Amino acid sequence: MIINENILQAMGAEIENYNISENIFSEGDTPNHYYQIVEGKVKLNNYNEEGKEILQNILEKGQSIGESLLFMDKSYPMNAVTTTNCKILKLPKAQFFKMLEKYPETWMDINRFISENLYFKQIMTQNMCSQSPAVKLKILMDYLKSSNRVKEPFSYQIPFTRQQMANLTGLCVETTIRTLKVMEKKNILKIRNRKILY
DNA sequence: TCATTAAAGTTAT
DNA sequence: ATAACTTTAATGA
Repeated sequence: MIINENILQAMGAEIENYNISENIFSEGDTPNHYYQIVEGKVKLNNYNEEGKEILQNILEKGQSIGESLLFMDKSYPMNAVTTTNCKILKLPKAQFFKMLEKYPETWMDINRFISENLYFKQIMTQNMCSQSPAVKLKILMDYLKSSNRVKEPFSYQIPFTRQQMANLTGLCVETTIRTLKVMEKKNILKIRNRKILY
């Protein structure tokens, strides 16, 4: 987890329950809280002019949501939507900054997580500029696997649906499916009852 | 080559 | 049962 939950609660954070598909915040909202997921998953997204979903990231238990905006005077550039039922710790912005002063280790925690996200963004930006679907999917999978301790080939199960992988890489689902099958033939990955092993 | 559209099969709720 | 996801195929840029 990013920040110790006891510290958050000591600073006045409250647990809020969300149902699946609820908006935690929307594009254009003003950031007023620090959010940390206790239970469940949350996606960050946008919609392009055709209404196609652009997935920015998928966050899970222990991770924070939109924390970098608290350090800026800007509104949220994306939506945060639950993809499961969630319990989320919510700490008012002013309390968040008091916490950073009072508990220096939380500064490092936040820095680590923001850096991690920046790294992911850099990988994905490089990805956008790559033309080949196979390369795009490989770069995404390499990143996902790199944050996992298991390193053996075909031992890591991609935790995303094909739809989600498509929306993260800007490909359409059909291309994603076709490309994954070609990659399986080339022995880059394995598919076991629809699960992708990399 | 890949996106789009359509249609149908499969899985999860 | 219904919605979400997966797959295949045809067509067009």
